[in-house]
Amino acid sequence: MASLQSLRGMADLLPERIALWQLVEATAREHFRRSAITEIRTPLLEVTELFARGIGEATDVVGKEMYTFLDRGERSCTMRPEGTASVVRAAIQHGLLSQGPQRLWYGGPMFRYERPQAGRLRQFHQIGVELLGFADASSDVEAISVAWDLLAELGVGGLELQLNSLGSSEDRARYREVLVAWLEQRRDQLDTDSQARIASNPLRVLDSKNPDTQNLLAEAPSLASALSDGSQARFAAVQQALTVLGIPFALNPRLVRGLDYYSHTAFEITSSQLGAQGTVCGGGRYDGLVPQLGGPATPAIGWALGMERLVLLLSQSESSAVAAPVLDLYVVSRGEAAAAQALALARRCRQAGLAVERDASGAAFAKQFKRADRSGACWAAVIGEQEVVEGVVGLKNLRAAAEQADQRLTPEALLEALNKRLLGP
RNA sequence: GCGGGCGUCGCCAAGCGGUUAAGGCAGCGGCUUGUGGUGCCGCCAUCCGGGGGUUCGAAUCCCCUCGCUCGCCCCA
Repeated sequence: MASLQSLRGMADLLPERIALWQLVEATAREHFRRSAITEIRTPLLEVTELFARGIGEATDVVGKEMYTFLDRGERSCTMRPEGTASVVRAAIQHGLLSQGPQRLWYGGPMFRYERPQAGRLRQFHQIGVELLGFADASSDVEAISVAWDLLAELGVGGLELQLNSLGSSEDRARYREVLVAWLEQRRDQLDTDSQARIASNPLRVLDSKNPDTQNLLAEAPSLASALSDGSQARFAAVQQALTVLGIPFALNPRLVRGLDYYSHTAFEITSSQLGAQGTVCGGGRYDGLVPQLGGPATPAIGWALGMERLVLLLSQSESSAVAAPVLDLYVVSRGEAAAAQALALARRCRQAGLAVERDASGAAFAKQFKRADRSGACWAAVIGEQEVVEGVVGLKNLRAAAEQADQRLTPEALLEALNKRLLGP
């Protein structure tokens, strides 16, 4: 096979699918504007250590899924596998955190070397929000609300908000000891993955998919029972506020983030219509991350949603019919002199704000009109040899229900006529 | 990293050991020497993801490989 192909898991986004993406992006942008959340853009490439420290060596993402390489200066670089670490790094690096709380959003491609699957690619796209410097339970709810409402605004149905609390870092440390001790006593009854996690990431054992392990775990001490009074009160406040806002949720004790800097609220928004990868949006509180990356103690909460999965859901629902781009004018011409005038006319109309396509084929008029019709344009401008001689342009309504006499106008008059009809009130 | 399914024209899709590799859509040209949406005519894979093998003979059988896809793991 001589032809070149894109890399595995790296998808092209073709013109016919772009409208939906742009709709999502535009909706998100406007939604964030109204929510007083501003955009931040960070590099796709970072030093590897950022993710090793920011996500955790024990995670699959860092351990076996990163695109990491040495650059020409022998530095270990990594294509970002997620957005949070970079945003926090940028906030620390530029002193944003000393200027007060930050309400930030980002979007763009992320890279993870995984086996592609439904709703999963190696280069995939996320939109995420990070609220840095917000400690109160109400900010957890605001973050969730921004995500939930964005999805609702986009018309995604059938979503479920799953919620859990991981407690404070002290709660977690205490629980971790209890859990590890309990697991150690039953080590031989666990699946091999879970055995390995006792040391590396014990909380993740709770999330094991192995049915036998899950049966065993039914007896295990629960994280909820290990929460301090303060943590429980905080979790109750989150639930209360969600209820007040009318955002439905389901408690999911198995929703776990294994790393130490996660705390309190963890949530996911899932859909059953996505196949195996059901999570559209995931997030939680990460009060420990900023200090972990060398910044000042800063409470924070954030989330990320997967664009591919979102678009998948959107294209499944019929309500999301996206209008094709509208062309105002299609310019048809025949002959060299006419082509030159067509070019000038197209430019002039574009400068005036019209969307104009010019047929450059020089083919028979019949062909050009066929294309004009298929282009979806409302009007066709015709320039042939006679028009060149007379200094006029033919104007034809392509969408007229009844037959309508074609007009012959000067370019100025044509522009005026179109302006009146297309851009007028 | 591990399993299952699949790979014939840009898209859809016949074919199931011997065909000049159907057909539809899209595209291109024409019918109409300057006027569209319908119709009609013509063109559009010496080749069946790639490589090797079996056979007188393969797109059709076997092996390897690449890719796509679904699932596991993990995650958005």
